[in-house]
Amino acid sequence: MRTKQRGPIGRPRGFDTDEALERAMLVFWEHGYEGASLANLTDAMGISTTSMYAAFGNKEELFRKALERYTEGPSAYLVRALEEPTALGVATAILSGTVRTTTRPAHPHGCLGVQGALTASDSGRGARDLLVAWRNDGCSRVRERFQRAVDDGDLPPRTDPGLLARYVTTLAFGIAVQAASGVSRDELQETADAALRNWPLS
Amino acid sequence: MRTKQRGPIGRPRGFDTDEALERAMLVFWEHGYEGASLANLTDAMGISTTSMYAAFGNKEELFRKALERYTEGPSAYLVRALEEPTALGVATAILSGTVRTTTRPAHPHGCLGVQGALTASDSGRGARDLLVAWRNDGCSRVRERFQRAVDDGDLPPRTDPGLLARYVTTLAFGIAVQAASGVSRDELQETADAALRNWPLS
DNA sequence: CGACTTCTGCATCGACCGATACAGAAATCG
DNA sequence: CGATTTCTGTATCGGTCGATGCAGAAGTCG
Repeated sequence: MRTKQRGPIGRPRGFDTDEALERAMLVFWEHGYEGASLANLTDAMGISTTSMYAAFGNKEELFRKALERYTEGPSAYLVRALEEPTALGVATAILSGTVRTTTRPAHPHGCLGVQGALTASDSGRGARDLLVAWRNDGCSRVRERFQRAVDDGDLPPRTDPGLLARYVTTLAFGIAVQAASGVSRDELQETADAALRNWPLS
Repeated sequence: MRTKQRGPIGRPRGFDTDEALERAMLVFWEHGYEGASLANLTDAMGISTTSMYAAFGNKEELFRKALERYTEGPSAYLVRALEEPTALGVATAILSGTVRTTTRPAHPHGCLGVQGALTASDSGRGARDLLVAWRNDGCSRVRERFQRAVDDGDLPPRTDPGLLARYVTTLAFGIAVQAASGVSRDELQETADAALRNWPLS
């Protein structure tokens, strides 16, 4: 058993990978995949293009890792919301989490998963498809959670979990667009509250 | 009074401006403002860059005119919806119009006003701000229509027209994002139907 | 130490970006 | 007709795009 901590051979990295990725995520969040140039990104990350390519591969890989970080950071409210005891609690937590994350002061407004690459040129198709999968995966998780609520008797037996999940995620994506348009946090939270007032959709 | 039709002096245009603009709109719709290159656009329009600049000014002006055409074409369901006799009819028509327009076969999926430029680099800020204003203007028109419904007694006197308008447009924008993610027309229409089942929001 | 491995800074690559200069073609004018 | 005006095709502009080559710096090895 080696007790002595040995670093890897060779010159060590002169920057913190996590912090650089965080900065890159913020740039992608604000400007989108194609709107964020390598110069923008490396400037914010505080490193050169060479170091970026050595550490992250290329722009698309950097985006992929930035999206993972976004999922586990600003968008972590989703997994927490899915653990709420009731379906209504889940829906409420998803929408309020969306509102808070998409309107946080000193952060870009909107959602990286929505505005990161809703459309793209040919060269950005990879990023666009990645976000399509990200959004659809989120909807699927919510649907599975609601299915469980139906099975557990938390939701009426005739409830369509897919429809409910589509409703909640549609609201969440719409809230993200509104936030990107500058709509205030309070107004969006009121909208989210009103949207769940007749849960589970009569 | 001149009865004889006289064309303008100089060589006449060798292409149809309206048709070229229609083609440009479709390219912007599919790829977004920054994702659509001049080469993409002029190829689809069937003209050279010189002719495009002579006829439309520059890329941003072309986008502005393409958005106007989109508003009066694919997005014309909004003004028609606002003329429905009841507030519920307005909301229903807006959402079903959004579903149909954002999932039309042989057209780009999604909404140009949403995915045209949700984010942008510095050079695309003009287009992004234009779309922000376009979306907020749409929401304002719906709010004014709902305010009229309150004044006319069509909606209960305590109804908040702004909240209702925000709810409907949030759903519409969310539907546009879902459509861009490949969600089917039928599923989105079911979502829209369910969203209005407890109108006007209890 | 010197050998080896890895990271960094600088310069630069070919491709594409939006936008133009210029000359000639195609129309209307007197 | 010739003069004038406008549009079109080609060729190209400087700038930026994402991505690399290369030499040297900065570490760990024996």
